Amino acid sequence: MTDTVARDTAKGAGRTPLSRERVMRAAVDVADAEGVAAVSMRRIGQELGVEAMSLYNHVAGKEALLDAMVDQVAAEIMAAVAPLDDHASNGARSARGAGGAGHAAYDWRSTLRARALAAREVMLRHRWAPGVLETRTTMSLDIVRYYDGVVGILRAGGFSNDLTHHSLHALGSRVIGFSQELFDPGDAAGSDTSEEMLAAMATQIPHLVEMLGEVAHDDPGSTLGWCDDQSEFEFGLDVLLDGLERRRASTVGS
Amino acid sequence: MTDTVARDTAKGAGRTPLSRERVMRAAVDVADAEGVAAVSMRRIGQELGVEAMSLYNHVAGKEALLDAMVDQVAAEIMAAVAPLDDHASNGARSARGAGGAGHAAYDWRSTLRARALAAREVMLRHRWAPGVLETRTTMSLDIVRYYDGVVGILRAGGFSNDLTHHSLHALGSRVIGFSQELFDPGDAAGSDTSEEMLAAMATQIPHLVEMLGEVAHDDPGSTLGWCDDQSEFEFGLDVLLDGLERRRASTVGS
DNA sequence: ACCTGAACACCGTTCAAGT
DNA sequence: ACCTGAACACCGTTCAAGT
Repeated sequence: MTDTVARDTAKGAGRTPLSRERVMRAAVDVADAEGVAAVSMRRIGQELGVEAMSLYNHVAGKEALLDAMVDQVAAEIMAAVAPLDDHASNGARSARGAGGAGHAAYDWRSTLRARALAAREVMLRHRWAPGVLETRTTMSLDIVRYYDGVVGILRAGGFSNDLTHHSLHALGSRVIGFSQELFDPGDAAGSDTSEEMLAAMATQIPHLVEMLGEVAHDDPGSTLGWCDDQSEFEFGLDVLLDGLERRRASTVGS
Repeated sequence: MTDTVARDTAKGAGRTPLSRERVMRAAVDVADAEGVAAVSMRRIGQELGVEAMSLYNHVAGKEALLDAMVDQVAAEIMAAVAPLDDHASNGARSARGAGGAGHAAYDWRSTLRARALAAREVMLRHRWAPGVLETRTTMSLDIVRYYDGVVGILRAGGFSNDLTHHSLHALGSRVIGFSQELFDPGDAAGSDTSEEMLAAMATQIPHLVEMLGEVAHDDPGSTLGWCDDQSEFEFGLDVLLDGLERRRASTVGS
């Protein structure tokens, strides 16, 4: 499909010029469609009708390209959360300015929850992003700004800086829309949830088998891969938010 | 140091024979010392005084080798937690056998907490393990058995199977000793936490700068990289355990 | 200023050949 | 049965050469 553009090689007549922007966008598209493993310099070059070596005129190398891809996702997240709480950061200042102990009738939980869910929607469009994010040695400015907003929300909600700090660690990646799905019980059971298979595993993993059996029984329509990632994400987020609210409430005035 | 062993090439006289066990152990050692990136078939072969292709007689390929490495870590975790709660899984059965609604005076929180911290100690010896774990398509049996034990502890503590299921998702990787450290505020600030630098960043990330400033001020000895990973891990774990206990308590008898 | 071709030093893996 | 050497199809990256 890029043939018509790539036909004219060096003249630059009808050809869209290469740019950092175009390189990054092609890489994101490939990663979205086929995973990060498919992102190689040669492949991205091919996608743009150009030799791999040409990319080096616009990005310093593979690592810089991955950095740019993360920046793109971070920008999308910032754009998604911007309309949700543009008053929150100001709220933090006025609440503290009012005299220290005051925690306004500001619904930090709902604000933070909405922010996390909005970020999650962006992450779901770029499932490679969490994995790549972890490998970055230097953090995207927009990611830092995202967390700055989280701090602003917590502070506006009456959290001390110390409790805010602990809260960032406790929430971890959940506050930016994903959690490491190390364990999906569906995978544990394999795709075979037949009675015989469950019985065979019962000696090795009796508690899991019983749990799976009961949950599957209560919701028969979803015996296979029945974990609703979205609602499980929300459950975990709410458990954390509840626990943090209790700690915040027990520190007011101290 | 392997020279003396590797000198005799084909006779097998004084030479330790290659085995799946030795291959795996060499790979784990290299990963512990230099990271997973250093684990290549050629490198592991070299480590064992053998050509890379010889490894294929004992492991199916690179992916199978990574599987074996994860299995090793999982086995270490199982060994570490085995002495902590060998009565717990039985406890689950008797509590349920007693008549359904009964939740014994069984300290599930302390049991689960100790389990997570013991697993964490193993993970800290193999910092590459979490990352590799995520890339596995099929889960190690010992990992599944670990989670089976977690289910046993929760059931013994009075959790319904449904709440147990949600709890697994909520705890995520924390219950097996690590949490995705996406965000370390120390990294955000960079290694330069000088007054001038903080001032320059204050416009971009005002809330973070203020938080960092205050936390650093309260604990001046640790201005740089002052996040205590261990206690932050424990804080997050406790927030979750508290929230889950509240939910468990509110469902007894229902 | 931007793009290219050839080359270098790496990968994982296959396969026929050795012993 | 186990190990090897050469080869294949990939990587990221450098560099001199083209226009």
